[in-house]
Amino acid sequence: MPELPEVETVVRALNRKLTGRVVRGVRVLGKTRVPCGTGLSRKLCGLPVVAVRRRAKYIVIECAGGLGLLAHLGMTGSFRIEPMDVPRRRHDRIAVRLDGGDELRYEDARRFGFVKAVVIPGDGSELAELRGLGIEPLSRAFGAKMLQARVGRRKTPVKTFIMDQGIVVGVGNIYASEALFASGMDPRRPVDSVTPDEWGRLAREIKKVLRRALKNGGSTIRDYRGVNGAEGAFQRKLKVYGRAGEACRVCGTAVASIRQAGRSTFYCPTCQR
DNA sequence: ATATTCCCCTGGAAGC
DNA sequence: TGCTTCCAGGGGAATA
Repeated sequence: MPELPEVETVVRALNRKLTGRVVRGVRVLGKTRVPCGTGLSRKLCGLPVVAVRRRAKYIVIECAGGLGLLAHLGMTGSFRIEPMDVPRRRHDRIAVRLDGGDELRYEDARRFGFVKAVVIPGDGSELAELRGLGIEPLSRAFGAKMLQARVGRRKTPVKTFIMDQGIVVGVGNIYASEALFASGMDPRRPVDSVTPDEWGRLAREIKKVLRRALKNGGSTIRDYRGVNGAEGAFQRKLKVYGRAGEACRVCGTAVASIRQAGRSTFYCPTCQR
């Protein structure tokens, strides 16, 4: 899916465009993996959006009164805000009518994502749906110490480990490969062989690549779109992801592609050890 | 407990 | 051209 930089880009745009707007109705247009919850979504009528925020790769649209919408973009999800008279698209799944005649439209061809009405706990605690998620990689607390502490008895390859949303959130297939390349670390390395120094470098490079991608509006490889169709620009700066067989930008060795836990991993066999 | 595989679904690209 | 096969950035459940 869209990973942290892409989701954060969407969240910032939604926060800018939706805060203060009043929800006039939620319409379910097509089936989604997670049901929208029509009973609860009806209660959103008349409530203004207070803020839009991100946790991991989830989007929380908070309305007044402790209600809101929880969304995940899955692989192909995207949002548009359009006047009602602009025709909807084939794969629009949810439409949120807004004051002023606009509609927030959630489009998702592959239906791996969802938009769901939720109750937001008043005591500041996490949504039930978001419990068990790992640490935010751009937070101060993310670093070598906590990564190493989470290794336990695991021997899993380091690439799989940093994509585990229970350990650290927001790192998906693209940025896992990119961060490992920047760290000079072989993605197949078992986590119990990684030294404290190496964890430190990896944590720094994860932060760095996510920040740079965010600054560039994320990566549009295939399906990702920002709000109202904007494309990211970071795909042009990727060092290894999607470059199998092409020359490493540092040493010229052909970029290798392997499969780990059912997903493709890209790395430079010379630069990464 | 840990690690991999499968599966949800659709569309686009590549292969024949 | 047209049909088939493969592949895709997520995540959760099922399986060894």
